[in-house]
Formats: sequence, structure tokens, C-alpha cells
Amino acid sequence: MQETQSMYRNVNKCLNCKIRSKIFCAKLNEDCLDQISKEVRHENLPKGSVILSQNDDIFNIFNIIHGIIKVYQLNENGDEQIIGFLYPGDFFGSHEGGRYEFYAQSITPVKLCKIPIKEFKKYLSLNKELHDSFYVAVVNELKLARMQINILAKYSAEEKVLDFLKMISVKQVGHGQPENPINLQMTRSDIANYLGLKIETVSRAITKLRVKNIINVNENGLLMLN
Amino acid sequence: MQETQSMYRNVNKCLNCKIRSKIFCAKLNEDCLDQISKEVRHENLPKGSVILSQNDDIFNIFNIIHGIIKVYQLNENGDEQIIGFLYPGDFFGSHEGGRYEFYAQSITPVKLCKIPIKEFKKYLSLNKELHDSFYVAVVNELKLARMQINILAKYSAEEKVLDFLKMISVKQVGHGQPENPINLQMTRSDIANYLGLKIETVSRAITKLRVKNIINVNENGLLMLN
DNA sequence: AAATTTCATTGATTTTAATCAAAGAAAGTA
DNA sequence: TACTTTCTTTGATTAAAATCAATGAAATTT
Repeated sequence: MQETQSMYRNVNKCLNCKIRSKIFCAKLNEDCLDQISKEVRHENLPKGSVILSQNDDIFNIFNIIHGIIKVYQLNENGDEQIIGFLYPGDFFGSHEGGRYEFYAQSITPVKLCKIPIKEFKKYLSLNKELHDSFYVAVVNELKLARMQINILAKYSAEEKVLDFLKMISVKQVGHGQPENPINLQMTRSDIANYLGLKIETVSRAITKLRVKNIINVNENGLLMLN
Repeated sequence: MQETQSMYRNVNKCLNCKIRSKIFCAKLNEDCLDQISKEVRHENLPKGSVILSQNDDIFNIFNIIHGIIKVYQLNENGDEQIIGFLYPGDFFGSHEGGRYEFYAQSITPVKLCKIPIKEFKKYLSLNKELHDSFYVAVVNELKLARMQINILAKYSAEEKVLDFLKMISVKQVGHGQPENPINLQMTRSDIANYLGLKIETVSRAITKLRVKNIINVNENGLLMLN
């Protein structure tokens, strides 16, 4: 009896999942969802939580239900290098080689869906569509990485910062939010790191863009692209 | 009779391929190699040839048999942004979405193995290992892209150039050559572009590294990492 | 081989971003 | 609420890379 209750609760977790249509779980039929919902755990974590670390063994993959995560690597000097920001509907943690390739840390409070990789791999090998959606996910990561390369290679700080703001705006739209205002949840320090700049330079670039009326600040202090 | 001759010639092309063990073709059995060798074409191209262009429909995928290729995108200002250099044994041209994601241009004379994607896809769907090796290839591209991000985000030109030289050295070793001397087939302009610097800055950085004895120039004028 | 073009290095100057420093704003804690 | 800490902006100065310019070296063409 208790088992049945628990089952139903779990089925609901996946069947009623708000981000399911956006993620690879959209490829799973009801039977699969039924089974896998027993394995997934929802986790609520405060801002600043390190969810996974580079080189750790992979035990779980994660979907972001809400909140924002920054993804970074440590370079050979031990310095953090941010390589991306993840939003609701994004997933992370799957890699060839069995070890995580980066650190993932929440920059807002987050709600995550945590799936044990061991259980999940069973469905991967059975479901070609599901398998393909992982391939597409990596291809997408590659596109984002190359977008970052194109931004980093720009010569002026102003261009880099403007491109960054546009990128976040586009990301927002992709996650069902309006393109303006730009919800910069990350700190200036995170932006600077992502762009290969110093925080003062980012701050001054934003000021210059405002003076040039390329962006402006709305009544709530949020940035707007003009 | 002529048909048979032609067949044998083609079989030999793949069976005797020098880079086969390094690439996805290693996953094909003799039967497959036999069949596919009828479809592949070898192409010898001079330095400076544009092999494929961003947004073109994908008709072929390519393996590099020898020579070096630069891969670049055009940014929104129409400027070239180099996102990688490819060496013998590297393959390129496969993408989700049916269109090439970048330009590929030879920076030395090259010999390529050209495989029609339409024919090749038949084997892909039948051979899981082959399919997986494509996934691994994308994951590898992603690793390289993130390596470039880590280099681009560095604050000093000297660090960027040194990291670049080390990267090329490691690439050489991965392709069976010694780590020294460093065979920089690309121009200073290409290096500068890859690193988000100007050619004069690259040149000066190399001079500084030499003065500091971090690198030196051998009798043939080639760079050596100390 | 000579001429031309492309590529690489170095110098002088200008522009830009980093650094150092301080103050103001926002967020978190007692 | 007051206090503390963190984050952001702005100013002054320094350091680094871009730009402008010229020369030298290498590769390509005739």
C-alpha cells in the first residue's frame, strides 16, 4: 500500500514535470517515465552550492527545474574559468570518460532533478531517440562554446560586454522569458571571468553602452537592450 | 573485369589506409571497408583551398590523410574567427542540422579522404560502435573548444602564445611526431586570429619567450619548447 | 635569377584595459 | 534596525596591446 502511494507520487513527479517537453525526457513514453520517476530525486539547493566537481566520478546527471548555474573549469594555475551559464530546462553532467569535465555551482537558489546515470543508461541503450538527444545536447554545447570563443576573441571590452548581454537576452527568450529586461543573476565578477576581463572594465563598458544609449536602465535598475 | 580491378583498387584504398587505426573507420569490418571504399574519393588539394563552407548543405565528410587545415567561422561583422587547426587523422564535416558549421581551408597542401554522407549514414545506423565514435568525436571537439576558451581568457599575450605553442606540440605528439621542434605551419596572422591578438603582438610575445629562454630557435629556424 | 608579393620582426606612438584606491549601493547577518 | 560583508561604480595611474610605420626575410611568380 505504501509502495503504491510512493509509486504514484513518483510517477506524478515526471509526468507533471514542467520542463519535460524541453528536455530529453520528452523522448520517454509513459512506461519509461513511470519507471524512471522512481529513480529521480528533486533537490533544492541554496545559492553557491557546488553540485558537481571536475574529475569526480559521474553518478548522476541533472536537469535544472529552476534557478541558474555557472559552469567552470580550473586552469593549470588553479584559476576559475567560467565556460557557461545554465538555465531551467538545461541538463548537465553527462560525459564520455566517466568523469565530470567541469564544476557546476548554483548562482541562485536552484531546484534540480537528479537522475542516477546507472539507471538511466538502461533506457539510453534501448531508446534510440533518447540516445540521439544526448548527441544533440553535446552539439549544442559545442555551439555555445564556439559562441564564447567568438566573443572572447573580440578586441574591445565594449563589444564583448554587449555580445554577452545579447547572448543572455537570447537565452532568456529560449527559456520563455521576454528579451528585456536582462536578468543578470550572475555577478560582475562572473561576467568578467567569462569574458576574460576585469570587473572594473565590465562596469565601465556597461556605463559606456548606457551613455551611447545602446542599453538603458529601467525603473527597477535592470538593463534593457535598445 | 574492369569492374573487378576497380573494386580491388578501392578495397586497397581503405584496407591499406595509413590513418584508419586512428579514425572511426577502425570500427568497420572488412566487409564494410570493402563496400565503403567504392564510395570514398581521395583528393589532393593545394594550400589555401576552401574545402567546405559554413551553412552549405552537407554532402561529404572528410578525413585528413596528410596536411593541415584551419577551421573558422565568420562573425556578425564578417570577420574570420579561427576555431581550430586539424591534422592528419582528424575528421570534419559531420553536423546535426544538415549544414556545415564552419569553413575549412587547407593551410598546407592536403590529401583528403572524402566520404559521401548519404552512403555513410547507412553504416552509421547499423553499427553502434561507429555511431558512438561520432559522439566521441564531438565530445573531443568540445574539449578542444574549451581549451581555446581557457587560452583566450588569459590576460597576457605571452601566456596565450606559450599555451598555443604547447598545444601545437601536444597535437604533434598525438599525431606521432616529436614534441620538438614545433612545426608552425600556420602564419602569424592565423595564430593571432586564433588567440584574439594582433600579429605584431604574437611576434613580440615569441621574442620575449625567447629572451626568457622559455623557447629557443633551432638551426632550421624552428621553435623549440625548453 | 630577378622581381614581386606575402609574411615576420622591430620601433615609436596611441589607445585600451589592468591595477590601485576609494566611496557608494545592495545584500546578508546579528 | 544597525552592522557587516559583498558587490558595483568611478577616478587616477600604470602596464599592455593595438596601431602606425618601416625594414628585412621568405616564398611565389615571371
